Amino acid sequence: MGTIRDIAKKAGVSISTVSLVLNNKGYVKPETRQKIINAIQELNYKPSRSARKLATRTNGNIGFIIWESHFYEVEMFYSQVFLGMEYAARRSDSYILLTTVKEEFDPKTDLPRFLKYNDVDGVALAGRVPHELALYLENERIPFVLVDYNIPGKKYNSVQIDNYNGANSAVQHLIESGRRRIGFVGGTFFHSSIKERYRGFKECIEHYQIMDADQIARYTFVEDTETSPAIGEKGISSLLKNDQKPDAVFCCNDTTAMGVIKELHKRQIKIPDDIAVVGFDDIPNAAYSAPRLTTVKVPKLVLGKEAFNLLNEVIENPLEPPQTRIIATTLVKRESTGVEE
Amino acid sequence: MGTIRDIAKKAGVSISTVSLVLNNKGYVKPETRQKIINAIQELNYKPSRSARKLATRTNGNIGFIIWESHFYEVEMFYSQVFLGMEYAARRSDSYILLTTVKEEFDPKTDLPRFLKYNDVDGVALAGRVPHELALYLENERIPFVLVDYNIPGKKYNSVQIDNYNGANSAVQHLIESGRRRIGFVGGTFFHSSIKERYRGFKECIEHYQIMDADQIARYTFVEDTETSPAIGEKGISSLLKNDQKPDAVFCCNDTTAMGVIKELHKRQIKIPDDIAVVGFDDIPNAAYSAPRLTTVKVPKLVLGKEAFNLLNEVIENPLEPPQTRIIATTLVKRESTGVEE
DNA sequence: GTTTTATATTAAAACGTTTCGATAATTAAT
DNA sequence: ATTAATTATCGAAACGTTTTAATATAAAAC
Repeated sequence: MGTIRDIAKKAGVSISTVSLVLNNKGYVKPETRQKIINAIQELNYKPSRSARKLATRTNGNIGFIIWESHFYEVEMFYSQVFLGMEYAARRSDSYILLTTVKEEFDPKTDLPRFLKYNDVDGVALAGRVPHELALYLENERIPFVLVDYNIPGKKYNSVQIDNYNGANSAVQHLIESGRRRIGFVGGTFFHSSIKERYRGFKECIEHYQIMDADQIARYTFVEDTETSPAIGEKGISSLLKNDQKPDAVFCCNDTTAMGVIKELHKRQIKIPDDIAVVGFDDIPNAAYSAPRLTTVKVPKLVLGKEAFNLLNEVIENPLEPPQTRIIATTLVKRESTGVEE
Repeated sequence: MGTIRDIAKKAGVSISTVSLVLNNKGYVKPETRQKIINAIQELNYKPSRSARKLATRTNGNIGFIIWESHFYEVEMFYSQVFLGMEYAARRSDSYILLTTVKEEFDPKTDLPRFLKYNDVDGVALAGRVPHELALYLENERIPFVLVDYNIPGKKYNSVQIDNYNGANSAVQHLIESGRRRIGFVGGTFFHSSIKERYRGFKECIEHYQIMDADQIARYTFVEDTETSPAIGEKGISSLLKNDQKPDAVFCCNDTTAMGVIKELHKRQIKIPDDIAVVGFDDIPNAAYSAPRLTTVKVPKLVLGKEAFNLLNEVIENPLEPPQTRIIATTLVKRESTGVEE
C-alpha cells in the first residue's frame, strides 16, 4: 500500500524506471526489472488508479446505458449482454458503469451522471434507447456503439444480431416439421430487430411458398408497443380467429412466446400437437417453460464482448464509415415444436 | 472542458477559492461565488474526477458482487437490488461496479479486479457469496455489507429481508382462506433467508395448530441445493405422495413456485381450487405466470438503497458492533390463492 | 579506435484537484 | 479606538502517476 516512490527506493532505481516496468514500455535491464518486480510484490504495491488516469488523461470507464424498462422488467436479455461486456472488461483495465434511462428522455435533465461529469471514455447503448441520447453523444463526440439496435436514418457503429437469418432458420424448422399455416406475433417495428425478424419470417415463407401474401397478412399480428407476454396473449387470440387455426406461431421473442403459451394453455390447445411455438432470444426461462420453448438462441455474452471490442476500437480512433458487426444465432429445438434434440 | 485554473482566471480569483465553491466549504463572499458559478457555466467546466479522487485519496467507487449463477440464471432479484443501489448512488458521486464471482472461489486467483487493484471504497455482497470472500474483506479491512444473506457464526453488517414475518403472513393468508394441509418446498438452508422463511412457515402453523409436528414434517420438502424450478417440480411431486394431498404449498421463493406450478399443471391439478400456491420475492414473472402467483413482495429497490446507505456509513466509520437492518415485506394476493385483491 | 546505434536510466515537468496555513478584510466586542 | 472574532482569499504543497528529453552505458559498425 505504498507509492511508486517506495518501490523505487526499495529497488534502488528511479520512479521512471518503475513506471516503465509497470507499463512494460521502453528498455529496462532484466535484472533491474526483476528487482523492481520483487519490490512490488514484497510491498504488495498497487498503483493508484486516480493518479494513473490523471496522468494519462483517460477515465478507464465505459458506460452501459439501457432503458429502464428493459432492465427493470422481465427481460434478462440485456443483463447478459452487460455480463459479456464485463467479462471482456476484466482483461483490460476498464470498468463498466451500468445505468438506466427513462423512456421519456431529455438530455437537459436526464443525462446519466457519468456523461454529465465526463467520467467515461465511451458508451454502449443497449437495445432501444432514446434517439436524443444518441444524438447527444454524436454532438459531444463521445464514442459510442449501439448494441442490438439501430436508429433509422442514421449510420452508427453497432453490434447486431443476425435477426434475419435467425428468423429464417426458425421458420424453416417449422416448415420442415410439416407446419403450413405459420403465424407471426410481434411488437413494435420500431425495434429494427423485430422488423428484421419479421422479414426473415416472411421471406422464408415466400421462399417455400406455403402461404400467399394474403394469408401471411391474416396470420400476422403486430402491436405497436414494447414486447411483453400480454402481446403474446393478445396476438395468439387474434390469430385464432382465422377460419383455419394456425398450426405454428413464430414469436418475435421469448417474452412474447411466454404469453402465447399461457394463452394456448388457457384455451386447452396442445403445444406442439395443435400449434407449435417458436421464440427468439433464448432467455433463461425458455428452458423452463411448459413446454420448453424452441427458440433462436442469441449469444448474449458474445454480443457484449463484441460491443466492448468495437467500442474500444472506436475510442482509439473513430471509425469512418461506422461499422456494423453481425453476430450469428443458433436454433435450439425443444418441446414446443416437438422435435427436441 | 477547461481546468479549475481557467475558471479561476475567468472569475478573477485563486483556484483555492474555486475549489471552495465547488465543494461548498469554507467562507466565500456571495458575489464572488456567483462570479465563479458563472464562469463554470460559461466554460461548461467539469472537474476531473481522477484529480479529485487523487487529492482526496478516495476511489468514489463501490463494488457490487454477486454469485455468477444468481446473476446469470433465472433470478431477476439481485439485478433489482443492484438497481436500487444505483439509484441511491446517483445522489452521491459514487459509481457502482457490478461484477460476479464463481461458486468455487479462491481469493488467491478469483478476486474481482476492483479488489485486487484497490479500486473501491467498499463492497456490497449480494445474496449468497463465498465465505472466503467475506473473510478476505474482513482481513483486509475493506468495508463491506451483506445483502439478503448472512454468514453463520459471523456478525457482519448486513441488510436483511424480514423473512420470518413475510413467511408468517403468507401462511396466515393460506390458513385464513381455509387451507389446512400446507406444504413447504424449499432449497438449501444454507441460505439463511430460506431457513427463516421455513421458521416463519412452521411457527405460523404451530400457532394456529392446524398441523402437528409429524404432519409438518411429512409436508415439508427441502432439497439441499440452490433453488430452481426443478426443486419445485420435485418438491410438489414428493408432497403429493402423502395419503392426503396438501391443499396449499408455501414455496421458499417464486422460482421454486414456478416449478411447482408447472408440475401441478402437468398433473392437471387445479390451482388454486385443489392446491393453493404461494411464493416469495415477487419476481416480475410472478405477475405473468398462469395462474398469477400470490407471493410475498420483497422491496428490492429499497433493499439496494438501504445497503448503499449502510455501506456508506460503514465506510465513514466502522460500526461496532455490526448492524443488521431489516426490510419489511408485503403480501401480494393473486390468482394462485384465489383471493386476488 | 572512433563513430553510430541500441539499450538503460533518470530528472523534471505535467496531469488537475484539495487542503493547510498564512494573511487580509470585515464585523463584533470591549 | 483597540482588541478579538469572524469572514474571505490565496499561495503552496501534496496526492501518485506518466512522459519527455537528456544523459550514460553497452554493443555494433566502420
